Amino acid sequence: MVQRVTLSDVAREAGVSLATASRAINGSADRSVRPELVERVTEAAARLQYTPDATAQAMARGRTTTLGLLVHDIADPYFSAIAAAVVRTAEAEGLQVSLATTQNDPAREAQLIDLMRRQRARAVVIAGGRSAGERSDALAESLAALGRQGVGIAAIGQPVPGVASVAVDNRGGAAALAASLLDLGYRRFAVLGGPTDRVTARDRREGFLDALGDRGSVASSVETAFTWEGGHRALLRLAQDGVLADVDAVVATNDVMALGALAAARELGLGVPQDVALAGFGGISTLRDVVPTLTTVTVPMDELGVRAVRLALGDQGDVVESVGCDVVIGGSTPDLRGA
Amino acid sequence: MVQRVTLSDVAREAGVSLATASRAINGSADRSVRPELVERVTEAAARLQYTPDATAQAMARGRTTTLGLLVHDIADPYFSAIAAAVVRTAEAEGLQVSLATTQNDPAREAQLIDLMRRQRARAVVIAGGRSAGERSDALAESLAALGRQGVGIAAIGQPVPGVASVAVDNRGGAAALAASLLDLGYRRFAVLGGPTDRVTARDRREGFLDALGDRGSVASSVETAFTWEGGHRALLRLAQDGVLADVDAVVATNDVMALGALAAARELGLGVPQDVALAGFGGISTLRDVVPTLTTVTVPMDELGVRAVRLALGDQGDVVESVGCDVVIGGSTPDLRGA
DNA sequence: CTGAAAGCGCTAACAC
DNA sequence: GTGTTAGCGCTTTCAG
Repeated sequence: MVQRVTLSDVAREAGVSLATASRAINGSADRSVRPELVERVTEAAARLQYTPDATAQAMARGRTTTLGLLVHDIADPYFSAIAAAVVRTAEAEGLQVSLATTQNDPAREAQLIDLMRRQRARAVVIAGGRSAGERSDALAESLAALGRQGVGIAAIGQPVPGVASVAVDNRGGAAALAASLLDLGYRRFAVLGGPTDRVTARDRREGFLDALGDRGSVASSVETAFTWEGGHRALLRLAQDGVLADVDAVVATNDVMALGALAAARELGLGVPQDVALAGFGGISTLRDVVPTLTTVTVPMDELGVRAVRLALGDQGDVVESVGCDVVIGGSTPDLRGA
Repeated sequence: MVQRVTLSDVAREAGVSLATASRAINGSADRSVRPELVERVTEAAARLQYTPDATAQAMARGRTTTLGLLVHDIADPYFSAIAAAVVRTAEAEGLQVSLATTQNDPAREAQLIDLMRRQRARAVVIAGGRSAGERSDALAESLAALGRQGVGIAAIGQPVPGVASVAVDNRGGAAALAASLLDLGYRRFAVLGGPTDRVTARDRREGFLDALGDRGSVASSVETAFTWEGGHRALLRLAQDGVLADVDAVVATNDVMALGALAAARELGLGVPQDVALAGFGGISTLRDVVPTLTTVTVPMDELGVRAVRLALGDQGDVVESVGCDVVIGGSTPDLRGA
């Protein structure tokens, strides 16, 4: 039933040696094969429905054509957008993508890195932020072991020490958002800051606050879960504390939090933007269908994926590329100056 | 620099034979090893930071621990939800997921199946609908070759001939939707039917129409692209043709089309549901943030993924499991009977 | 319970 | 240009 056809079968069928068959089929670099023989081998292969065994090739060549991709959660639109870019780019390089999800668990992350090492992945791309004070010794060690093996590694989102990274300019984006909102006439803000220990959230929060300077003020900056529910709860709390009445705009450190806040505002009978303006961060594509359109800072997910693959496949070194973000003003933060 | 540690190194370090080291580390089924030696080997492995080479194991054992997953587009929320379930389930079975995207190209699909065969994948899950009249000879042949090799295969969405499948009951769901809308008092419908040759779209359209019977009528059933733009354009056209005024509700054969239609209605200054009611199909999670909440038929993406993996890993046979869909009534189709 | 040795399917020196 | 052959790192009979 499981009658595998091997290269020797093809060689025999074509009446050539194993080596010739191998060269004919994959076109080895140095040695070349007479066209006539190539044809004979190709035909024999087709006749027998031969498929090269990638595991055997990997073994003989000492390297695979697998690129490992680690994300927190592939169902998250941020990661799935990145994954799409990674898959596309990897395929263009003739690589297969081995996908694993870390569930935002640092221990698991290290474990999966080890798994990639076992698989002899050609390169590995790690997406997704980590916590600031996180004990990442295990991760660092796994990464080091991986790198020592000659595996290309790239991190997406926030730089990982010692690893080529393509970082999102969260600070810059947040600063640009602050500037835009100030320009539109907003002065008093509430910030849904996300988890305090999360680098991405922190950068966005601080970037916003710093850029505000003395041109604006922050009535409240609350710690929240980095989720829809986090944003939802936070807004309810702000309303309950009476802070909301005193605020021009609520700024969330990511889009899904902003959407949660939007839902909460609606539940409270508050209009967005009439009663409170709202901005997010991330630029996930599904925002398209939300009304009012959400003011946000777009992160170029596609570019992150593409560049990470290139980085992982290139000369390693401790590069940190940075990609910029763009402010997109939507209906959720109308121009106050006209009023 | 790339000094790989092999099992022989470990064996030497532990002072045992290669065979014993192998048995000690992976705990081979039949033969067992004296605990003391196991410990010595384990320690040696740890000391040398030994990692088994998965490609070599695959080669020696004749099988990999890879599960191939084929989707049209991993950035699509439908597929990313399925992928999340597949990855989770596969990991629980100790399998790695090799992800590839077909870009909705049948030729590419066959090609990727061949690739999975080369990779000696243990099992393959194919998600995503195909066209009805599609020349799928290449696909069928590739699948057959794969199956002959003993690789478990499962298809998600619509059954593939000769392949274990977990199908979505699109007809039933559409019929249930029709019944619900009729109950709510809707009578005249416009259907955004999707591409006529696409099985999924066709089943939903026909299921809806059949269930309507003589209790309702269809003013218009238009062919559209299965995308946001498709829904958008279709609604504009309906409005232009004056059909919309004559219709109680617009029913789209998938959610993103419904969202496109929603956007188009807004552009035309039409209120949903005041001026026209709207329903979709699919139940993608990002609908949560759309106002009004969209009436839709939810497809259990997670269950699809989980069951497909089980199917692919189980006894093959020509099984077709079917998963049901649930109608969820939202604000986009209010109860007309009160009015 | 342990070891020696024969492969798994392919590539890459190395000869001819 | 083509063929021979020695591995790649591991598992697994088969002897002991």
